[in-house]
Parts: sequence; structure tokens; C-alpha cells
Amino acid sequence: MEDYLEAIAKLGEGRRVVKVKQISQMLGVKMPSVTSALKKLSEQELVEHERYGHIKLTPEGDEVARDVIYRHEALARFFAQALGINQATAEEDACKIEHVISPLSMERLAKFVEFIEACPLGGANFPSRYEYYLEHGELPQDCSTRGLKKRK
Amino acid sequence: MEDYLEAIAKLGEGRRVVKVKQISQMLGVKMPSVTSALKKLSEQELVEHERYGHIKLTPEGDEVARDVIYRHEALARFFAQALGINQATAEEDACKIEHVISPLSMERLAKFVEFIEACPLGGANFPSRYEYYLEHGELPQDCSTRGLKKRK
DNA sequence: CAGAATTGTTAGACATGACTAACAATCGTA
DNA sequence: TACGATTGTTAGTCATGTCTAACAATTCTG
Repeated sequence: MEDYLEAIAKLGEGRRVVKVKQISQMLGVKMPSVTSALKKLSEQELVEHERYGHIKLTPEGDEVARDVIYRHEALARFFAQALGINQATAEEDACKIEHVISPLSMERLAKFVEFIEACPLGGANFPSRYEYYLEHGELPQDCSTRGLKKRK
Repeated sequence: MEDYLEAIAKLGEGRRVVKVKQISQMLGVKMPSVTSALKKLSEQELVEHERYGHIKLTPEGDEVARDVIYRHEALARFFAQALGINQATAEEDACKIEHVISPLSMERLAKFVEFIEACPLGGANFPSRYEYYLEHGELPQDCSTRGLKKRK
């Protein structure tokens, strides 16, 4: 179900009208699956949907969707940037894992990605620097300015 | 189903007799679920099982189980050691993710764990060293001996 | 070694989430 | 505006994998 919320949020960006068919294509399922998902999500007050009519996230649905998208993006970046996986595979894996990973691991993973993105050289002593970053929420001083940009 | 193979492999280590009840407890399901899983796995020739009798992996089942266990352990180590997650949560997450992650990401993740375990200080320039490790399958020379052991 | 306790199995129900086929509404265009 | 094409819905089926209740086999123990 989270996938449906995610798809609706993405398709609805910028006030665009969301169609059943688009959702079905984005998720690789048939239209009846979408209809029945919308029914369930309506019952849970996460989506507004009327027969043959508009499809829209409720505020609660939007909140859930943003959270899923956040998890998705952090995971995709981890696979793509930290592990060097191709974008397509990174997306697929993110899409699977976003639904099963624990909040704690998710949070740590997100921070890890932030770290390696902010500190591309890693510097000397990677794990302890990572610890530092985890504890203090910011990079050790000798890290942030010595990036990839060869600022000589 | 992979969880069942994994459980049977672990419970059967050292020629120990495997019981339905043990499996059910290890996986947190009721016994009938185990019985029906065993039936399916027997049909797939992954498990030998006769009514009220012994439970044993076939060679093919054992192979699958080892692969699952390998994935599980690499993931658990990643969460525990790289991300600093507690053991229990690391195990739970590993158990979920091991079934959905792509082979490519799994392989990279395993290598990543090997890398950070073998090269705990990370050295200067973590990502490029990681690239090097990926490409050559061995650590850059200036890495391996400068570990945690403070060998002064 | 017989009955009680435990372990294992069967049968059948239920939840999820997908599908196909058939029908209904809406849209686009002549 | 009406009719054909497209989109959406309903009804019903199927596959997974779980559960409970009832029954069967095995094991323990007096």
C-alpha cells in the first residue's frame, strides 16, 4: 500500500491530476489492483477518491507518502552513491527495502549517506569519523573543506 | 520459505535432530505453518521430511540455505558494524532484507562490509579506496597493516 | 507398558494482493 | 451530439502464507 501512496504523491506533484492508469503503469500492476488499493486507502483516510473521479492524498496520506519517499531516496542514494550500483537497480532495491527496514536502521543509513556525501574523501580514519558525525550531528572540522574539488 | 531453510540449516548444525516445534519457535509461527512449509519444500526437493519423522535439507536445499545465511550475515554485519545498530535490530533487518535485495547490491554490500572490516581506519580518501578494493579485490597497500591494533 | 502429556498433522478459515473477464462511465472527435 | 475508444470498476478467481480447532502419533513417566 505504501507504494500506492508514493506513486500518487509523485504523480500529483505540481497539482497534476492523477489517473488510475498512470498509477498502474508506474507500479507495474493492472488497473483493478489500483482501484482496490484506492478503496482500502480511502477507508483508512489516506486517500480521497470518488468513483471515476479525482484521486488525492489526504494530509495524513501525504505525510505517510513523504516519509516513504524520504526512505526511498536515502536508500537509493546509498546503493547508487555509496555502493556504486546502477540507478535502476538502486531504485528497485530501495523500493523493496523501504517497506521492511526498521526506523532505527533507516535513520542511521540516512545519516551514513549524508556523511559520505558531505565528506567524499572520507579522510583518515573513516569509522571513528563516522562515529563523531553520528554523535555530534556535524562533520569533524578537518573533513568538510577537503572535498573532491581539488581546491588548491 | 527461505526463512524455513535457514532455520533448518541452523538448527541442524552438528547433526542435531531438527524438530517442527523448534522451527516454529525460531520463526515465530505456529506449528501448522511449519508443516505446510515443509510440504512445499519437500515438493521442491529442498527438504527431506516424512510424517512425524526426520527433517533434513537435501544438498540443493543446503546450498540455498547457505546462500541465505551468507546474505543474512553480511547484512547483519553491515547494520551492526558499519552503522552501529544493536545486534537484535541488525538481525531483524537482515532477516527482512535478505529476501528482497538484488544479487548485485548484495554482492556490493558484502564487499563493502569486508572492506570496512579489513580496513578499519578507512585511511585517507575512503571512497576511492573502496573503488580500488571493488576493482582489484584486494586492499590498497597502505591500508591493511594500519588497523585497530595500534601495532607501534 | 499404559495413560497422560507433548508434539505433529489435517482440515478449513482468513487476510493480502494480484489477476482476468465483463461491464460502465467518460472522453474525444467526426 | 453521438458513437467509438479509452479509462475505470465490479465480480470473481487464484496464490501465499498465516491461523485455530480437532485429531493422530510419539514420547515420557508412574
